[in-house]
Amino acid sequence: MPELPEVEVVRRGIDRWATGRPIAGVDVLYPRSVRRSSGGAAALRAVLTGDGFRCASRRGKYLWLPLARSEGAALVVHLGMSGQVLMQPIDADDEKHLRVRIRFDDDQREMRFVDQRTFGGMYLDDLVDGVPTTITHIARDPLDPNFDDLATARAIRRKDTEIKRVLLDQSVVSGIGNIYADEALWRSRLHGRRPTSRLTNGQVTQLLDHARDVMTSALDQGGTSFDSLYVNVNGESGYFERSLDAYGREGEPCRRCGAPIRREAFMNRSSFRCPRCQRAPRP
DNA sequence: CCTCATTCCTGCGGGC
DNA sequence: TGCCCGCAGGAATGAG
Repeated sequence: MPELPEVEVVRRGIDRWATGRPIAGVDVLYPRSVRRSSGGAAALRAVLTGDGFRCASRRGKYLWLPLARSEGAALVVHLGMSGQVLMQPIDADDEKHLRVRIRFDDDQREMRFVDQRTFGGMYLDDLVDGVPTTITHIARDPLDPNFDDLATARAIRRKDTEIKRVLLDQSVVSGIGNIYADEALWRSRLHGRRPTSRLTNGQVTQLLDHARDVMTSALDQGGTSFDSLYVNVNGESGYFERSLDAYGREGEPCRRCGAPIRREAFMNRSSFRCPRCQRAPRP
């Protein structure tokens, strides 16, 4: 699943292959994928055609491509559960789940938005202070140079809920999904159901540090397997097979203490934790 | 204001 | 062999 590291890999790929190229046209093959764009496919096509992208930005799991000629406007891209942005040769067969195609004036690769489960999408938005209006409620992510560890830790402790819920709340700290939340909690030896209000600032800042570390490692590995020809956001990179300590390891030994990793239902999804290193809070 | 369950969507794999 | 069902989950939405 695309979380922050996967989205950042995509951002870099787009930056390298799509920035500065005049747009020849846009084909929306599946309107649902542009449902958040006002005016729909027609308006999207009208605005993008003849324009071009400036350097791509990212906050958490969102990325956006400011337009070169439409001052203050940007194309926002969210990958959802299964979205990919591919830079493909123009004569390559269409992918089964190709949703949007952006063609350029040259005959180099075109940009394709591919999304099986259609939770993702792309849409036009206005920038306010460089940030799309629809994502102003999204907090900075731990890889943002302006991310404030202490302020975020305090915001987390003010919440009246469990720690894993807050890690997944993009308005408090962004970029973390189910996988990296479990990884950060494992590294911190914290159970996801621990009440935030009973954690110390030290525990929470350390947890944020671990979230940053695990996402940085994932990004490094995603970066090495990422080869220049296309941007891939499939969570099944080498990173996922080798380096996860908790997520998806049900029944396998904890790499710290050997106890079998346990899987539990949480928030309509699965959580993975070590039953010995990450003790459940008293009820 | 705050928290939390529900909803969207489709391919895959297990069970029968 | 094939059908059904549960599961995967990011985030908008509305209920309470």
